[in-house]
Amino acid sequence: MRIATWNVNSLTARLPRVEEWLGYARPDVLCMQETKQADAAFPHGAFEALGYESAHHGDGRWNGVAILSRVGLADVATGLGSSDDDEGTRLIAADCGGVRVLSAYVPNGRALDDPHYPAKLAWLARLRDLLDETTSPDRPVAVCGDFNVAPEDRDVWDPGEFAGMTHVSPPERAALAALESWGLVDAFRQRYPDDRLFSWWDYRGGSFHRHRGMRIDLILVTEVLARNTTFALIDRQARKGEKPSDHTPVFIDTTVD
DNA sequence: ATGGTGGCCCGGCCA
Repeated sequence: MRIATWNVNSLTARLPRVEEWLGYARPDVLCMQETKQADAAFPHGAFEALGYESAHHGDGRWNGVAILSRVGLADVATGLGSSDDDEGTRLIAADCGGVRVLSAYVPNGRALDDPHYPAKLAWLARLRDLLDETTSPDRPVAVCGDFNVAPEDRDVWDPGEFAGMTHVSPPERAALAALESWGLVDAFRQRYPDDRLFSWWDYRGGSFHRHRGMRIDLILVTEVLARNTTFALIDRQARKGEKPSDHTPVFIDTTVD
């Protein structure tokens, strides 16, 4: 089972690239973030034509998350399940081929002294609570998405340039580690302990070609999936060419016992 | 230190 995640930075702008990628990568499940669409605008038909069921949670201009699946799509749930954090359309979950799949778009945080920064930490803490309330680390669970946190210094091109900035601060990394301590493994990092590969590059300043990126798009899986993971890839190809997203897809191949 | 680019939608906001 191939499970993928991709922050598409507007599905309206990116649909041709997403269709192209589905055509050659053929994931069984694709989690998308930042569709920037309302539910009524989501192109279910375009994905159905490629063999995918789809579920979307978005309210228009900002954020928006989706799950595509060609191995079943059931028990869809949206939001964090708490009144203060449901706004923002940043989470959707579904059962796909025996796996509880979550597509998450973690708040950016903006800056360490911005009110959005503690909100980001709270969002991550709330996500862990949601896992506790809705599933178990003994089951096949894949939490996929744009976490807006680089887990370690090797996940950024130059840690020195990030001093005092978001995505690398100790509280953010601690919040991510607390989420993982629920019973999740960073599937790409487990398979490639030493690789310094990135999933996002700023559009500005030729960052992609200068290898100035970060690995912030993650697939976090429970042990029953981690032990069966046979392959993991960050597909840099999708960051090239015409009208790319600033993120590129990440996927793993695993099986459900 | 600033601004660089791209998406929203058409003046800033957000990343």
